Amino acid sequence: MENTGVADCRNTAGRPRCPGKDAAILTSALTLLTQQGFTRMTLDAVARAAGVSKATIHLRFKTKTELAAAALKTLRPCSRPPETGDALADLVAQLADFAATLTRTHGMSLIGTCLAEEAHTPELLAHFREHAVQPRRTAVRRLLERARAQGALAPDADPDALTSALLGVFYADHLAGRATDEDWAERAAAAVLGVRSHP
Amino acid sequence: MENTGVADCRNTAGRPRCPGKDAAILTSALTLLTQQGFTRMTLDAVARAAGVSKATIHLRFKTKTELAAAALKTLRPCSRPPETGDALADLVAQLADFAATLTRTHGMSLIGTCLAEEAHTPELLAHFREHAVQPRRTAVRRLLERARAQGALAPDADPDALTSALLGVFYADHLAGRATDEDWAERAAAAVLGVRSHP
Amino acid sequence: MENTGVADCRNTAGRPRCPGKDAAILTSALTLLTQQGFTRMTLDAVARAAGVSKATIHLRFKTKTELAAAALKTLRPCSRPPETGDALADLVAQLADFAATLTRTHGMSLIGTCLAEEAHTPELLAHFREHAVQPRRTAVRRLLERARAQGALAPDADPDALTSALLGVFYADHLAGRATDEDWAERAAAAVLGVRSHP
Amino acid sequence: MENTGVADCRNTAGRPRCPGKDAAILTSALTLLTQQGFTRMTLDAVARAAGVSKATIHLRFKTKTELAAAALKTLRPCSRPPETGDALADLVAQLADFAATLTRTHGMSLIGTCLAEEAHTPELLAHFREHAVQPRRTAVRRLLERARAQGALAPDADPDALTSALLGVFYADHLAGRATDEDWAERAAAAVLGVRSHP
DNA sequence: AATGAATGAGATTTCATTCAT
DNA sequence: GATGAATGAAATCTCATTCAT
Repeated sequence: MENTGVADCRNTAGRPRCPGKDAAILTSALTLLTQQGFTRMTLDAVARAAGVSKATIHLRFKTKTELAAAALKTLRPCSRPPETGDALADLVAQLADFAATLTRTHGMSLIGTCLAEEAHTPELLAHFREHAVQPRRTAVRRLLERARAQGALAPDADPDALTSALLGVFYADHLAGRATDEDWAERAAAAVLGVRSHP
Repeated sequence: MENTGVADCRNTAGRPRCPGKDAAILTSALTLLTQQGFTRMTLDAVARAAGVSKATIHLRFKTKTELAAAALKTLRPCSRPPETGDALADLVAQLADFAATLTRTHGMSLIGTCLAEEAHTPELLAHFREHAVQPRRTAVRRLLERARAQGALAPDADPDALTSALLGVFYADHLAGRATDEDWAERAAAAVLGVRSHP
Repeated sequence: MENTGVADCRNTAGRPRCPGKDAAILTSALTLLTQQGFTRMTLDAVARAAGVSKATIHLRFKTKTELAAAALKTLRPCSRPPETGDALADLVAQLADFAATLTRTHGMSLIGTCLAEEAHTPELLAHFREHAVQPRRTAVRRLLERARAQGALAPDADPDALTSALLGVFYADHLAGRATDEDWAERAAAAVLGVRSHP
Repeated sequence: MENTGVADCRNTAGRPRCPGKDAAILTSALTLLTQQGFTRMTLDAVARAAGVSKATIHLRFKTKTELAAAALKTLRPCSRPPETGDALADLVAQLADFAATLTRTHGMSLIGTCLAEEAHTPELLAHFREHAVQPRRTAVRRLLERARAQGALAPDADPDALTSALLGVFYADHLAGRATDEDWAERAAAAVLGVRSHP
């Protein structure tokens, strides 16, 4: 039987860690980091939300910064919507998932925190990039490449640049106060990929 | 014209306010707001940078929030690069100015602050929208409309959506850690407006 | 009219410092430093004893260490008992004053603090040396030199070494749990200066 | 012989204590007590230095104070330098050993801790007195008595007072920042016992 | 108006001690 | 017995705001 991860690495000595406390702390931290930002997130609040004492947090994370960074590492890569074979349709589904996730999790707020703290705490943006931004970009880019292979995009289209354009529509719309609901994904795809997708 | 802000609500009676101080305070506040974020920006630091006492700041702005909001109102609408008549070329110039401004002023950091504080202090994002985002969008949209009139864009192109796409490339690139220097504007325009701009 | 010190250095601007607060803080700090030692002395306790808020202390002293050092600087050089012309008698009086001062002010406790903190906070011992040890030594040495000039001590007696011996008796006696009251000074002088003082 | 301490109060039933740990804990505690003082010495640091867990310490010593007291009890009485028959020469050797020991073990720092904690934890000074001060005084006094018997000291010399004077020179010199190296012992003896020792 | 003083309400971090294997 | 986990109670320092000239 193979070692399947964290749950197995139990030392025999000492009082065992109260199970679930790790998760409770990280979840609470991520929630508060999102809702309040890094500086407003207090360890008191995290402890209260997680149902542990502050010292228990410090047992796991030497500093508040470490805690925040660890919380960001728990961001799961984007769910992969089922693929239909029609790359453009799949792309729109992926964009819709992107928008729904950002909306549901108040992602723009978390992005704001990472950007605002970049000067003081660059780890935040770094982890967010690695665990949230890059996986999403990879998924989008793969679909763009597939679409190009299917002839739905010009052969010289730059998948990375188009990825920025597609995802960027959301950021720009949010910043401008424009609606990002329902058929946002379709509108974004239409605008960026143009009439070529609806011949 | 209506009274639009705290700085105007002065009594005409009594000793007049030292005139240069308003500007010094707002400039210092905007700088620190950008560099440190809202929560890290301390009134002590603003006072020091402006060469005034903390109490002098409170004389003009009842709270720290009011100060930050007022500082954001001083954001000047984007400079308008000279226009050549070639709408697409002017558009690229406008985008280049956009990127240069954001880079020079650490605008992404300020954007982060406004997004991160949205829950607690929605005024920040509101003012940023009004004074920075909308003017820029208007300039870009006007050029897109002109390009469409010149036949350089499809007649059914949606200027607002394309504006989001063009500006959004910058946000997405920054967030992904992609380069946004030199010929960023040209690459963004090429990606979003496609081969249509280089027939 | 001449400037006579601290009390005159009032800036015209700003709220004037609450008089007596400086002294209250330093007095409380010195007392607590003596009674509790440096690490046990809390700023809360100092604030309470001085009747000010903690922040008021921090306004004057950036750190706890600075406060403790400043408190030690307020140690007044030893009182100079009146001199009779009989150098040996004056010396005994000086030693009696030394013992009385140490006893009354719990000086051994304060000495302990300075010694115990030497590794972490050498300023404490440095200030204690300058403001308490050296003045006392100077007074004792001067009397020893006078006694030597009067022929009451051998011409080759080393005043500095004898100063250490005389004052050291107190330290050693305290450390050994021996009595240091009433006629301690006479006994110490007799032991160190020997029969030579009572021919 | 009577039971003299905590470390002995073990149950004979149950798993026997790991034997080397007592010594490791006490040694580490004494070192840290000396280097950091009582309040700065943390049980975490003692546990780390001793290679045991904090709980293991509490198993032997109910409180931090008990641990510190027990550590002081392990102080060994002074080494007895070989005696030559010349009591004054032996005395100088004894003083040299005293100075060397205090210097090597940072004894003044430990003395400071005991003095500083006297109000809160009088056990510390009590144990230090019993295990370090008194043995040394006894050794010195014995040599002084021998010297007196040999005619090298005045018949009415008070050995206890002279002991305080001799050892006190070290305390006073250290407190004054005077050198206590190399020939300190000879200088101290010369100052206190006078030219009589070098006829 | 302008300023320096003063403060109450935290925020992060530390630590001796107790608990559960 | 030994250990790592858990915690309550501080302690230092910070900061937006108010006060007294």
